[in-house]
Order: sequence, then C-alpha cells, then structure tokens
Amino acid sequence: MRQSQLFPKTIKQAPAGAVAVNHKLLVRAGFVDQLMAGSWTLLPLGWRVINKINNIIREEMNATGAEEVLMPLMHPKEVWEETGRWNSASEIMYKLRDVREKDLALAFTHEEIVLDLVRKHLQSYSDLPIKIYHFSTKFRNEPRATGGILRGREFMMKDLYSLHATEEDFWKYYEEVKEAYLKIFSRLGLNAIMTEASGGVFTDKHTHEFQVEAVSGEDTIYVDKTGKGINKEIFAGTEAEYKKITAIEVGNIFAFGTYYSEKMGVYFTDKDGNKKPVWFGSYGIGPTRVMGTIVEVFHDEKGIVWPESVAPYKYHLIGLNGKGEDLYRKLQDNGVEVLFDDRDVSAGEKFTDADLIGIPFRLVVSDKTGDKVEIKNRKTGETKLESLNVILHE
RNA sequence: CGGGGUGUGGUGCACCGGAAACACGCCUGGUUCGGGACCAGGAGACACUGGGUUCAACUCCCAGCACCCCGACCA
Repeated sequence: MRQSQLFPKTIKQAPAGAVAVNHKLLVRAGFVDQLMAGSWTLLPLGWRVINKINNIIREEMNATGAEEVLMPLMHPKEVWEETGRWNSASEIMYKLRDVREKDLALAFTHEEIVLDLVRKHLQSYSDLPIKIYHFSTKFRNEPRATGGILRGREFMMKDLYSLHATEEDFWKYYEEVKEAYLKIFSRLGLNAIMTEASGGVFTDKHTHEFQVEAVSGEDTIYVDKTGKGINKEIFAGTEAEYKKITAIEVGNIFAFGTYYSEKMGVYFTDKDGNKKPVWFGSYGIGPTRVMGTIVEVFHDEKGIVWPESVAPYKYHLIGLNGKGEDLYRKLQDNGVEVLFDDRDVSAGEKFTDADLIGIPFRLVVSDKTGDKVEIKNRKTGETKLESLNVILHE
C-alpha cells in the first residue's frame, strides 16, 4: 500500500477530551474514527489489524473442530421471550419496532438464535456435538461507553457455541476451548490470565474470564503463584498470598448446563431412546477490545508498538531522496506486506508517522544507504544495514 | 442513572459584555530534503441548540443536546 493513497492521514493532536491511550493513539494514527459514544468506524489500518486478530482466532477455533457461520443481527421478540431475556436483559438490549409494528432486538449475544437454529436440525445423539461460531457486531446498551474502543455500544465479537449430548463431553470441549483461548491470546502477543469469576444468574463457579494486566483495566483480579486469577467479585482468600492487579477482560467462557436448552426445547433422542436436553456453552472474544488492549499494553511515548502477529503491515518502507520504488515493487512481488511511504514530505515527518503507526520493522532507503537497506525494529530501536536479499529472504 | 468537566474555522485551543486571536492542517509560489523544514501570499468560524437578561451576548442566567471523566452497572 502506498501511504500517499492511504485514508485518512495521521493527525498531530489527540481528540479533545481523549484520556485513554488507545483512544488517543488509534485516532491519531488513523486506525479508528468515532461516530458517537461507544461507536467506531474501523478505518483501513484498523480493519487490517482486526482481520489479523480474527484470522488467528479463526484458525484456533477451526482447530477445535468448530465451524464458522454468520447469524442475523436483528432478531424477533418471540425467540427472546422463550428464555425470558426479552425482559430480563432489557437494560442492555436495544429494541426497536418496524413499520408493521413488529418488535425486534439488535443482537447483544446469540444463545437464543443458536438454540433456535439447532432445534430445527437436531434429532439424534449422533448429531452431536455441534460447535459453531461467528464474527459479528454486538449491540449492547452500556450505561457508560468508555475507554476509547475498550467499551463500546457496538463492537465486534467472536462467539462460539457448543452443544453436547453429555455433561462429560461438554466439559471436555470446555477445557479444549480454554486451551485454545490461551493459545490465541499468546499468539496475539498478550499474556492472558485465566480468571475465575462470577457467572451471573445462570452459571456456577465454572465461569472463566481471560484477563490482561493493564493499568487502565476496569477489573481487579487476584493472581496466585501459579498465574491463575480470581476476580475481585468472588475473591475470598487472603490478600497476602496473591498479587492484586487491574486488568482488561478480553475473553469469557460460559457453561450453561441444560438450562437454556430446556427453556427452548432443544432435545435429542439418546442411545437409550429417551429425549434429553443438550448441554450448552458459549465462548466469546471481543476483537475490537483486543485491539484496544494491545495498544494499552504495547505503546511508548511516540506511538503504538504492534506485535508482529497483528500489525497492519510487517514493513513500513520509507523512501527518501525519491528512492524506494524499486524495493517497494520487489517486496510487493514477493508477497511481503508493506506500507510504502512515498509521500512528498520531510524525512522527519515520515519517521514520526512511522513511530506513531507502529509497524514492527521500518525500512529506509536513501542516498545514505547506498545499495543496502536500513532496517529498524520499532520495539527495540535496533537499527542495522542489510542487503536487499536478506530482507527478501526473511 | 447520580456527580463533575467541556462545547469557538478541518483539528487543538485563546480571549472577552462593545466589530473572534494563535498553532497545526489546507491552497499558491519559491527554497529545502535523515527526526513532525523555511520564506512569501491566501482561503476558512456569524462561537452546539433554544429561550432569557441587557442599549449591546461567543461572553452572564435557564433549559436541552453532545462528548469526556468518576461512580453505579457490566453475557
């Protein structure tokens, strides 16, 4: 991508009132734009990051045997009444009425939709387990949207749902997803602390959150010596034995047992010929919140420092003295992800923007570099001259 | 939902009861060219909305709206 064509340009001043680091940096560097409180456009750079995050999640979901789908975001009232959540989740659910006076809800989660889907297709124990997930927008009427993109009223979520014939099979998969989640966060460059938390009305102690330590975190958790966390809301230990930290919740997994299945009549015929309700769980990660969290954790005074796995591009090529075209073409031809700063602006402006945007490796070609290329690591600041071939072969 | 703060060119901000300043950005020309270059010229705001006070309101008062922060809340 040529930076001269990239929309939009970076901006020097952070938005008025912006306090959260992710808010300031993501807006200044041109990754996101705010429409209203809790509602953001993912701009070209931001969308690339989200896709990187989603692809990592997708790979690990698929590795557990789950299949990707896409479910509707506008739901009929009736399906939500079956579980009682049309009323009980009123505060968080956006409701609307169309011109035919039909009551609708905007998706804040998809348990009811999945169960409605499955009951139409589920007959026998041999149809189970079913594991489906999707990436989609969630609408939640948060009392207070805050922290840049960390807490929005409209945000992206990957939600996985699994349905099982037996409790044993359910817990086996639950553990599998737990491991998959830890792997996902590790690949995203984050150290996620698996944390026991209260599960709300319908869940027992088997609810787990994935928390990332950050000074800007909204949650307080206690971490034991093995690295496991306990959310403050259920903490009953002695403070001296734990490390108390603030953290951002980037994922959460829920075990529902057969509660919802029974409410919605999701039964199958078991081996013994009896009808039984399915065991049900859901598993969520918020990619947009993950992006914000990464910025909260990985930045310095100059800008963002993206982990390589989620960076919008691997290389930021800066051409000085009118150079760089040849190298840009070579990198493109070799399928290397590169943002080429071909703009007619000063070297200083290019360097400053590169630091702000935070792509892992900066390449400079100029009169100074001769037939070599200067490569600088955004994270360590380490700089060295390399030949073209070394870079192309990396 | 309770408390607080803020609303002024595209962005960030200043001022003030009496014809709206500065910086950045933008446009034109020239000089520059390895850490947000410089010179010259130029365009661009009736000050969130609606009331009120006043001879006179961007400025004071009231209401509303929006955004940010703290709290409550948080599948």
